[in-house]
Amino acid sequence: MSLYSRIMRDSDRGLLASHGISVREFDVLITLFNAPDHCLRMSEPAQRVMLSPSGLTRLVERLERAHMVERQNDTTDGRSFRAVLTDQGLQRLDQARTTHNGIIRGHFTDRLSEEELRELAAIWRKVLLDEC
Amino acid sequence: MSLYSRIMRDSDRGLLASHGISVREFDVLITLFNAPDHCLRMSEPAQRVMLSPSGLTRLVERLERAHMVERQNDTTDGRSFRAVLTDQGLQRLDQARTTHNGIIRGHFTDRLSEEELRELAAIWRKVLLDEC
DNA sequence: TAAGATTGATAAGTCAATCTTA
DNA sequence: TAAGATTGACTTATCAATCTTA
Repeated sequence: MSLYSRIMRDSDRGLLASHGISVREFDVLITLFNAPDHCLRMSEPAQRVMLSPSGLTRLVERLERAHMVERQNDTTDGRSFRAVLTDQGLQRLDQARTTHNGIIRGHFTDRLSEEELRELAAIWRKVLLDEC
Repeated sequence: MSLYSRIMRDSDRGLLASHGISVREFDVLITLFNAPDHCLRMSEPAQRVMLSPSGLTRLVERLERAHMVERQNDTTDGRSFRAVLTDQGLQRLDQARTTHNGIIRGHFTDRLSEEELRELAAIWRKVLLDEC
């Protein structure tokens, strides 16, 4: 708990200081980036990011005000919306990724051997995939 | 980030549902439990728990209202207070630990081999200790 | 009626400013 | 003056209730 709290806090502070993006906003942007067409239904990233539906609504509102995301109607379901990463959002994300990669490198990559990194990756994958 | 978020969310919900304690409150209680005499200066657990000074003040206020912690004057420094785990706090913590252990077991212990658990422990220890 | 998403009320955290003692 | 701790203003999350469409 200490280790992960520290990494999340450092990521949050680093991203806020350099790019004005919280680590949760970063996580949603990354999730959009990895989605087909950089686009997801509102309810989908909530699962991955561990945010309640209302929490996601408000986070996307902020990203929309900051012109990083747009909300579009879902043509196949009138109840639903899609969040789409804008060009500006993509640029901000690219910059933020550099900062975030540096922080992760400082905590893990620089401190562990290649062997340990492989072990850690395998363990994370196993725990994560088992649960999905 | 996904894995960590999920474990913290599950711990938080599990502890709140069964014991009315958030995972951060649990973390502070554990920190007090591990301290000599179950007692720490206000500023000390903030470091470990990744909480701002004001955040810790408010969290300890809640624990005090719930009779799990008491605030005592520090005899050696008039500016400072000590948070002490009460008997009731110790009991609640003991119960909560059972719940928390179950959650951690569900995520890690049950899913990984003994070999993997040893590797993970070694990696965590290495990353944590390097940073202190 | 149920599902996707949002809104209002509330909880809990942060930063900046403040109070008290060293 | 600095350090330990707290308070006020604000941000961001949650839950429960609500609105709209399936």
